[in-house]
Amino acid sequence: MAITIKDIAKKAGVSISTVSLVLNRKGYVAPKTKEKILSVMNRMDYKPLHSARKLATQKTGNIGYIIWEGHFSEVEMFYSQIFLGMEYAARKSDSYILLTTVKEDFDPKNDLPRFLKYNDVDGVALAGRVPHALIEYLDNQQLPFVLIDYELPGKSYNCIKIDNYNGAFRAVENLVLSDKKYIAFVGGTFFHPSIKERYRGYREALEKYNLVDDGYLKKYSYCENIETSRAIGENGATKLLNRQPEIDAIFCCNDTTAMGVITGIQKIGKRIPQEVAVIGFDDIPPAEYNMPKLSTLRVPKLEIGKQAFMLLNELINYPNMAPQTRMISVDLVIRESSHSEGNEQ
Amino acid sequence: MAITIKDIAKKAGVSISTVSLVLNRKGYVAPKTKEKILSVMNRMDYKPLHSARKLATQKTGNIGYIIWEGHFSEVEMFYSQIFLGMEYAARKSDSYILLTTVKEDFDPKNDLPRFLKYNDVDGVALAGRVPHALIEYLDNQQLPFVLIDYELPGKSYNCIKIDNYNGAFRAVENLVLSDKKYIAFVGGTFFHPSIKERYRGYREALEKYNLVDDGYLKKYSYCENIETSRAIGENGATKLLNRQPEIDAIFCCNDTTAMGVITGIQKIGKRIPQEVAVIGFDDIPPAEYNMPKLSTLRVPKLEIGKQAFMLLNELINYPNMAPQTRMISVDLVIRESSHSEGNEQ
DNA sequence: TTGATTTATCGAAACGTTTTAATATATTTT
DNA sequence: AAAATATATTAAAACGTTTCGATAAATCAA
Repeated sequence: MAITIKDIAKKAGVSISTVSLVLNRKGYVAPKTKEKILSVMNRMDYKPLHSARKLATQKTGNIGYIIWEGHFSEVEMFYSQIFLGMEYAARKSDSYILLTTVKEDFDPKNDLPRFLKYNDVDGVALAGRVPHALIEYLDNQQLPFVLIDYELPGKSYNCIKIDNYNGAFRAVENLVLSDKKYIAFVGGTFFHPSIKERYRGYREALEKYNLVDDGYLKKYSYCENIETSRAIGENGATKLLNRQPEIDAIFCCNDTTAMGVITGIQKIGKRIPQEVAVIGFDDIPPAEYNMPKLSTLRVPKLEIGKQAFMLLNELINYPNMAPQTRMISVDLVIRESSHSEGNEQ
Repeated sequence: MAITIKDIAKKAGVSISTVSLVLNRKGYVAPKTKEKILSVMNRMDYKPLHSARKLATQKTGNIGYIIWEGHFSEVEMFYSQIFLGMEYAARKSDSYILLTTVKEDFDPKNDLPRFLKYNDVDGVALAGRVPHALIEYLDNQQLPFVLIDYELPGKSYNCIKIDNYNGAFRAVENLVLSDKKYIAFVGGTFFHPSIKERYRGYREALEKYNLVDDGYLKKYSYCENIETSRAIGENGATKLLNRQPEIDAIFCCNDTTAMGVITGIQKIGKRIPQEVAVIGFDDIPPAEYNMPKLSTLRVPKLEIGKQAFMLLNELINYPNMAPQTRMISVDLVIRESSHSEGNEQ
């Protein structure tokens, strides 16, 4: 049987309570005693038993992380990275992240993640597009939760948002200032609010420089409502460039799409970036290894995970906090796909 | 405060023990009593408290899943899928999967995953290439563990293996039977035993049909010891095809590499599969959406996760079981990249 | 000096289960 | 009909912590 708090107490010649106080950095305990206890703990390699602590404190020490099943495995590694950020943050804290997925046709009656069903988490992070019924359920249950990169119009929930608008604006502005005249947009589904925002940033940057005339947006935008963004990119680039050969830059709704776009351009035989410049969004790992290396907006995914975790912890400790939104800003990373002398900035 | 077993006992007019027996499907309980208790539980929406159960049973109800950090986020979604398979299996059981990563330069003294440090798991699954020091540590701790898609020469640990050899053999045999004469291999690092096995399958299939003459393997193999397999693929295809234009098929060590290979071939301007056929390995999700759709060997990743979980559960319940290896077989999936009439088989 | 306050320690209850051993009743075997 | 066995229920101990309230000693204010 493993070492318990009792053993430590006996060995250190103090009561269990005192050991517990030291363990939890609470109350008054004389420096000498404290030191003694710590040294004994160390020597005996004492590991407090999770379940016993949790039983006494009535907390679980777990945080749930829920994403849509498709997001987990199909297309993006985006949400896995966010998970990793949370996990890194959790390592320093006293909790574990329980990752689970939900299906599109989620029904709270039958499909409730097990950790919700059995109250095994103190709070939940929801990333990306997620069933509204689930959000409502959590709201009703009064369980602390944060939305990551998602929002519900008209509702004020705790969220971690990405500054999609400004990122897109900056990218397109950069293209304009590099003397690009016909800047296209290739994007996926507009179900997702983030994509909408990126499109808005694209549009408003063009407006700022008076580039949009009648029909511009129709002519130079390509959107398709499917989930496999690489294919969207390849289709989009092909169709747009065949129809409007004057296009000299393409801003893409995300990196996966951008990588498809690049393939499309290459197949047509135009040079990147000299003839057509490409900028993506997200900075997923392959972006850097793509050929040419992809210019993009770096979304600090690990940081987002960390912020989500920290916000959640606050919510757990101060349940009456007013809902807050944290905006995470993004950096324009210039690589080979948009500028000949691809120097990072 | 939530409903406890006490409340159920009182309401049902029985003792706590009886309720517990029903909860755990143990001992003798009269059908009537049982039914009564179950109905009360149901009516009151009783949820047994994890920490209390775990304290009493001295188990954690958690299973750790450890992968190398690079594998998690950089290149492959392979290991995430396996995780998902474990998570699905865990849903039906009474445990949670705790996912964490370790770094290449792992040192058991400092970098021990928190759930190992604090004994918060009953068992561990290790996927892919993983620090040997970690494996040794687990072995010493007598903590049940399973290796997934990895092995240590000379050691007999519990593992879930993929039938890499036969898969590769079958793929290459299929190419031979489709009248391909010059079948190349493009692969990544040989650090990983699975890649070695795939190469062996490639070689032996060629030998079976007496295709290998002097220098064949040197001439037609391309391996590079880096981790970004897409780039390996593109480089490999380019170099091989320029040097040996007679190549009419390429078997790749995995799908990511294969997708790079396809890009490389396309840039050279050869037609797939008419001039060069391509087969990958793994069947990662993008394989199906690639253009052309990628022929590959389907590795049942969810199934692997499930098997790992189940084996682990057995090990936990019967600690003295002899180590066993479970071989998971793979299916050849023919899509567009290898045969003109891409019909699945 | 006395009384109030701060510092330090501890005993004991509480957290919600499982499990062991005891007891009681019903059924089967002799 | 007695003995043995199977069925059904329970009280109480145990699991390893945290925390409340009590107590004691040390320090401070008057």
